[in-house]
Amino acid sequence: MSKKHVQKTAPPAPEAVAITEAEWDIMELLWEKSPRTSQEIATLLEEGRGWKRATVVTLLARLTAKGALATEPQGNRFLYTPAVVRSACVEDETRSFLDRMFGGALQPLVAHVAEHHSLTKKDIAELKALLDQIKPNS
Amino acid sequence: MSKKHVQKTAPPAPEAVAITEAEWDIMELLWEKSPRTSQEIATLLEEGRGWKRATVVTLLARLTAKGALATEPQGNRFLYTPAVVRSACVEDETRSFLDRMFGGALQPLVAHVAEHHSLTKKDIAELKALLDQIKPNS
DNA sequence: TGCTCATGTTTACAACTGTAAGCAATAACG
DNA sequence: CGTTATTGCTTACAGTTGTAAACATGAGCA
Repeated sequence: MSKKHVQKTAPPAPEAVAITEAEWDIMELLWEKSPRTSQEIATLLEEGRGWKRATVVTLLARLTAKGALATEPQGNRFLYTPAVVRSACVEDETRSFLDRMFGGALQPLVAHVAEHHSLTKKDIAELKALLDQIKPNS
Repeated sequence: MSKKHVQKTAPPAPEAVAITEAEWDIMELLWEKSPRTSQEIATLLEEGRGWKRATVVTLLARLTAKGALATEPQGNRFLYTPAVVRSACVEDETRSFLDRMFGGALQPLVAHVAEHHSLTKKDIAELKALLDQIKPNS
C-alpha cells in the first residue's frame, strides 16, 4: 500500500467523541449526505463559511483521527462518512448543556425559554401536542 | 492608593460576556450569594473541585477583567460581586445551544429529550402544567 | 514518460482554557 | 516594630481550537 493514505483513525469506534464548533459544520454536511469527498465539503464550506481548503482538510483529519469519521480510500483520495450517529452527539451536548445550565432537568429550560423567547400560542400548542404523543417511561 | 489593588475591569459593563466552563463554577457561587471574598470561594472550590487557591484567584481575575464581576476593595482584599445577571448568561448559552443543535427551536429539543431521556409521566404532567401557565406572546 | 493538479500530511501559530507556582505588598498579630 | 499570614498580580505552561501554508505524493493527462 502507498505510503500516503495512512489516515490514522481511532482504533475502537468510540460511541461518543467530542466535536468542536467548527467540526460540527463538517459533520452536519456528512450527516446530511455521505459519503463525500473533501473537495465537495471544501467547496460548500468555502462558500458558506469562507474557509480555505486547507482548513477543511485539517478538520477532516482531526475528525477522522478521533473516530468521528470513517474513510474509504478511492484512488488517491478518501470518501468520508460519519462514524458516529448524529443523535448520539446531540444527546451528549444536550445532556451536558442541561446539566450545566438547568440542573439536568427539562422543565426549567422550558420555563426559561418561555420567559425569554416568548413562545407563540402556536408554539405552545405544538409543544402540548408533542407531549401528548410521548409515551411515558414510567 | 496602594500600588497593588489595581484589578483591571472592563470599562463599560458589557451585558454579555462569554463565561467558560470553569468560570461558571465561580459565577454560580456568587450568583447564589454575594459579595464574597476570594477566600470563601477558594475554600468552597478546593473542597468541591480540588482547585488550588491560585486557580480560583486566576479565574476571579479573568472574570473581573472581562467585566463579569465587580470588585470592591476591602482592606487588602476584594469583595466580589456578579456584574452580569445569571439569566442573561443562561440566555446566551441557551440561544447558542438551541441554534447549533436544534435550529433555534424548542420543540425539537423537547422531542429529542423525550426520546432519549425518557420522561416520566410526572415530568410530562409538569411540563403541561407549565405550558398552561405561560401567557403566549401572540 | 513527464508534468500538472488534486489531495492528504506535516508543521505552524495565535487565542483561549485549565491549572497553578512564585512574588510582592499589605494587614494582622505578638 | 518586626514577623507571619493573606491576598492579589505576574508569569507559566500544556492542551485545545480555529485557521492555514507548505510539502509530498500519487493520478491523470499530454
